[in-house]
Amino acid sequence: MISTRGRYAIRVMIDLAENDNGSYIPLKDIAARQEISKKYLEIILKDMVAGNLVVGASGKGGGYKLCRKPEEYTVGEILELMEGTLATVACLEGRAIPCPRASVCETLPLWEEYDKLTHDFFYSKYLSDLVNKGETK
Amino acid sequence: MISTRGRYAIRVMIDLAENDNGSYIPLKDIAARQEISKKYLEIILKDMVAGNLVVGASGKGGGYKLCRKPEEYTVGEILELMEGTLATVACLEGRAIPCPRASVCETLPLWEEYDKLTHDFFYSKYLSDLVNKGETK
DNA sequence: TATTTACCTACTATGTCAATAGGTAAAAAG
DNA sequence: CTTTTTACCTATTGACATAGTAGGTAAATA
Repeated sequence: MISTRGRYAIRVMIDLAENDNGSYIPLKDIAARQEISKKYLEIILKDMVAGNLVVGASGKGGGYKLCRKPEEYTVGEILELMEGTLATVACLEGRAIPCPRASVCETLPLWEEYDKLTHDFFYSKYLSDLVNKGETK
Repeated sequence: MISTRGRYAIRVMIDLAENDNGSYIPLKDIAARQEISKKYLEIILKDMVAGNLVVGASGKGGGYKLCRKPEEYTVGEILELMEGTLATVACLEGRAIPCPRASVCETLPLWEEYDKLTHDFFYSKYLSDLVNKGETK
């Protein structure tokens, strides 16, 4: 199940794309528009800066902005960064200790197929596909 | 992320299908073959009985058996029963309080699309598709 | 120098996951 | 009718993740 970290991150990215005017957008404004706790978004944006999804600037006139064009972000990379993994089962989370039953597991092919479906789905969606999609009521 | 409850349940179902000889199969045997804690599987099997996936019989000669043919179970219904929901985001988990932002949410269509993909995938897979798929090494 | 902003560390309440522990009831075999 | 085998039941636990909150520091502009 995709958590708030991933979901909020995508909403922030859309918000930054739609309100882009060349300068930085303060977190306060994003939090107000998105109706999300500013303090919580702070943590999320910190990780987004660290993951090179956005750039932040301190001080008056500071805030955040995208560092690429919306069509240059895939939803998959945003989710993968924020959720830590896009894997749908623990067996497929690239880990140090692989499952010893993998070679005899009759369910593994099922999870691999679903995992590929998930990966392909999110990596074929771009941030630009999501902007101005709401408000149609 | 699909938890052990759902994954183990499917493995149990496959095990019951492959070792079906008309009589009941004791949990002890399933646990041994699947290398899963018997005590933990007990909880899972209890829920599977309650959800009418299998039937249980107490006493000597007792155990569990399928109550339908393998081609009459979808993976989706097994997972949905065991995981509680197949929803991929909290927003789509059929709840009492719907999200007040749903009508303006620009990410909702994305989650709906992924949710449908997931639902269709798992409901198009049958238990019979999974039996005797391992051991190919 | 004051204000605005990001950035940083720490804490916390709640819940879920994956079990474990120890018992009771039921059914068949002896 | 007693023993054995099995499912079934209630309760508890440790570890971890989620979704935040609280309060401070550093940076940049006016």
